[in-house]
Order: sequence, then structure tokens, then C-alpha cells
Amino acid sequence: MEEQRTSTYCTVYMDDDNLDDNTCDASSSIDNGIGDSIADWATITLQPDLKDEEEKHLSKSCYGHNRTIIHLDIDCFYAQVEMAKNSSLRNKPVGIRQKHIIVTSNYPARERGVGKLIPLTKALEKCPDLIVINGEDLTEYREVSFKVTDYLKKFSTKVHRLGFDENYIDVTELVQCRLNQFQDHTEDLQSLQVVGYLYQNSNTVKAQACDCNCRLRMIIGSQIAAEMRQGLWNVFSLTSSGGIAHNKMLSKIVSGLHKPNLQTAIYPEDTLDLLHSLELRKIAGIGSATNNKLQSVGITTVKELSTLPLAVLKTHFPTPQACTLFQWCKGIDDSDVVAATKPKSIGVEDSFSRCCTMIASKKRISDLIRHLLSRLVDGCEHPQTVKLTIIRHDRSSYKRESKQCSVPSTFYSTKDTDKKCSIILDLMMNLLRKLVDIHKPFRLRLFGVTFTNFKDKPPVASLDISSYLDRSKSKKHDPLVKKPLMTAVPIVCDNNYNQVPSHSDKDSQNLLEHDKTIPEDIDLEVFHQLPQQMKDELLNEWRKHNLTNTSPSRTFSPKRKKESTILHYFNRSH
DNA sequence: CTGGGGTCCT
DNA sequence: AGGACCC
Repeated sequence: MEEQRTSTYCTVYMDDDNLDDNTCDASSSIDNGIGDSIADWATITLQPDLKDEEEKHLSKSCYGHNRTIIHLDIDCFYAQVEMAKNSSLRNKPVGIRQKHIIVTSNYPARERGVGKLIPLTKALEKCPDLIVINGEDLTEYREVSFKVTDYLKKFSTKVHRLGFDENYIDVTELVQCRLNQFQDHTEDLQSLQVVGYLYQNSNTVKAQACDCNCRLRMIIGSQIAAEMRQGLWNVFSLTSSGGIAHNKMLSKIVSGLHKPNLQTAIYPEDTLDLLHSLELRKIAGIGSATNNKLQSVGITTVKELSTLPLAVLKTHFPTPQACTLFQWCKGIDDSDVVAATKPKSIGVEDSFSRCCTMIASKKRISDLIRHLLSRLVDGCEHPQTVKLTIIRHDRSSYKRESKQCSVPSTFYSTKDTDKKCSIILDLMMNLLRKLVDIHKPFRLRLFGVTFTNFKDKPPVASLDISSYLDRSKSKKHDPLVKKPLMTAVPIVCDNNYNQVPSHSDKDSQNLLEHDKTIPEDIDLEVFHQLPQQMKDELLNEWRKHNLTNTSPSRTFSPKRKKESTILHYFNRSH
């Protein structure tokens, strides 16, 4: 136990194996006045010997220095994909445009002052001969991105994508494998050196290296990273920058130290030297919100953050975030490199200066859906949820609003893309009506459609009400209808789904009237088992339709397709 | 006149 | 459904 009397919280834990060769001069930052409010409070109310077990536990990495993680970042990815396609672009300034923004540029362009995310007009002012390429359609970039990830899987199954252009690779096993090959020639290990840069900032000579062999692992890791980068160049003509460390957080930080087309490793023993030189935002996971919160309380650097006791962080952040912040600033990141599986969501977006009518909205959303459907492949054929996202134009609020609903079984039962498109389009127009008041003027600046919740098989049609209403689908002949009827019980009023439920006199009279308005191809027996609210909504729609159509009541919608869902009934008005 | 994507948490 | 984070 480290029941110290020391006034610095950090050094209490410096006897940990992982951290013992780093000293953390927390007292100076408490004294220098930068973090007064928090530091004073902490000093007064939290004596070291009152620190709880949780803080002690979190002060130590469960992995130690035992892993080897590589972070690879393809240099200016979109621009490089274009350069790989057309090598004559290599030495010319190239900018990738999305709408009126240059989202990325190659290095010749950057030398001319064309950075990332600058307005197109400004880019052309700085560099009139900039070659501008539209990068709004991400299809090609997405394809190359997944090919890169697939290539990296040759080195390890644990490849974790971050965006389109970055990958974490856990090469712990491969490193161990290569170390084992030296077994009888340990003298050869002495001559191994890091490939590329090694972050070693400290002027003070280390008394001795960490005794867990971690330096060796970083050296082997740097060799593997070099092989990966060479492979990416040979196979895809893409240059990349790499970082090698014992956890994800550090590998990402060091991969950015030398760019482009370079790599950097760090020995675990130099972790705090590096971290203590950084601003908070350099840590992936500390974004603007967290940064602002910490700044408002006087914390602006990783070093200052590392002085805060866990209990103080917990007063400003939810516990899980407090714990990760507590660990990150000490160089601890025990998050795993999780092998990528199938996507969690697949979406498309389009922004524009204005969209003010339902007609125009329908066209834009329809185009988005058509584009999106082509991406439902490779195990993503059966999304269960679809979401509509909008951004309103009023003010520069720039907040996204969304509504989602479940995908009807009819979507899975047809192969016809046009039909799929119209099914989703109907859903989206309904969601749009929930998002905007169509009786008032509106102006939108973005639509997005996103599928989520992918299932391996089409979900059973237990929620598809239309199949019970539709006589043309015989219960006896459709295996999907028979059993699902049981699972449909929750949406039916009572369990006697084979009998017509009893009704009060008043209800019965209403029913007789209603029956005349119910379309011909609807199974009355099943209809009467629906919850009253649902019946009312259906009846309203049918009545509305009958008022605008001269056709007799029970011949409603003769051309209605079998696959029609309940949502079509709610939908008639447009 | 701030892209077009994604992930995870609450 | 939204917010925070990543690119």
C-alpha cells in the first residue's frame, strides 16, 4: 500500500511498474495558480490516504507494457486515392472538394497554403492553379479504405478502423512470434534498432530500461509497421504514417509526430515525457466539449489533468468518462483493438442551400435512398431500422434532428429495387412530416437516410400487420402467417385471436358502419382484433380516401399491391 | 457558405 | 433522439 504523506497525488502511484521511472511533479502545477479552483478544492478535501480503492485500481494498466499496437494513417487519404488513380497529379497541388469546401489536399497544395476544411474560394485565392476534384461521392474512397483494412489483416486479425483512413493493428502476437525466433541467439537482439523515428525527448539519461522487454517489442513493432507501410505502397501506391506504442492512445499520438510517409515509435518509459508536453486536445477522445469543461475549471494541459484525483473528475464528468480521463493523462489506455465486423450503420447524406417543399424533399430523399440501397450488401441486407436526419436552415443552429422507424417485412420479401425504394421513401416522408410542420414554411439544408440494426436473416413478419389484414395471403398456405400470429398477440386486444371478440352494443353498431368503409381485400375478422386506436386510424384513412374517390366503399384500392403495409394506409393523402 | 461519413454512450 | 467523439 502506498499510504504516503506526500502532497502530490500523482507520485503516490509511481511505484507501479508501469510508471516508476516517470516522475510527476504535480505539486508545481497546483502551486502555479493555473488550476486554482480545482486544485485547492482537491487539496483541502481529498487527503491522499482517503483515496478509494477504485483510484488505486485505475492507476495501473491491466496490460502493462505487454501489447504492441500500430496506428496507421494514410496520408491525405482522398487526395492520395486520386493521385493513385492518376499519377500525373503527384507533383501538382490537388484539392478534394465537397460542396464549397476543400476537405483535404495533397502536400504540394498544403505548401501553397491550402489546408484542410477551407472554403473553395479561399483555396483558389491562395492557389489559382489548384486542381479541384469533387469528392462528394465516397464510393471509391470507401472501397480503397476497406481494401487497405483487408490488407492489414495479413498481419493480425485485430484491425480496428477509425474513419476511412486510419487503422489500429494489435500485432502483439506477431511480435512475440518473431521474438521467439531469436531464442538461441539472444545476442542478436542487442543489435536491433527502431525503424523510423523514436520519440525520446528526455535529456536525462534513463537509469535503465524497463525490464519487461518492452523496448524490444517496440523495435519489432516498428519493423512490422515499416513492412505494412511498404506493402501499402507496393499494393495500393499509398503512403502512410505510422505510430508504434504499447496502447492505442499513444500509438495514435506518435503516428502524428512525423508526417507524411514516416513513422514513429515510443518506448513505454517515455510515455509521461510525451504526454506532459501535450495540450488536452491531442488525446483522441478529448473533444471540444470535454476540453471546454476542463478549461473552464483551469485545466489546459495533460500534465494539469494528471494532477486531478478521480473523485474530482467525477464531480465534473459521468463516472465512465472520469475514469478514462483519469487514466489517459497517465498514459494508460486499456481499450482493446477490436476487429472490425459488419458495419453498425450505413447512411447517406446530402446538403444543399435550401429545400422548401415536400415535392423537392421527396425527390432529394428518393435519390438518397436509391444510392443507399446499393450499399446494402455483404451481410447488411436486412436492416431493421431506418432513420431520417435533417438540418434546418433557420439560424445557424446546425443541429441534427432525426426520427427513426422499423423497416417493414415487405422490404425484405421483394428483390425489386424500385419497390424497396418506394417502401423506404414512404416511411421517410412520414418521418419528415413528424419532423417539420408542413403547414408552415420550412427551409432545410440537409437530408440523411441511415439504416441500422442489421440482422443476418430477414426478421420474422410478426410485426407486419398488413399480412393479417390481407385475405389474398391465405393463412393456411403462408407459413409465415400461421406461427407469427402467435407472436402477434401483443398487438391484438385479447388472446382469442381465432374468434371475433365480443363488443358492447355501441361498439357493434359502430362496427357495422365501419365494415362498409373497410376495403374489400381486408380480412374483417382480423381487423376487428386490432387495438381500437389502430382501427380508428385505419378507418379515418379509408373514409378520407372514399370521399375523394367515387369508387364503392368495399372496392377501395383495387390496384393495391399485396406487399402493401399498414403504413400505406396512413399515407394515402399524398 | 462547416463534408459525408462513422462509433459509442446516455 | 440526441450528444460526444473520431476521421
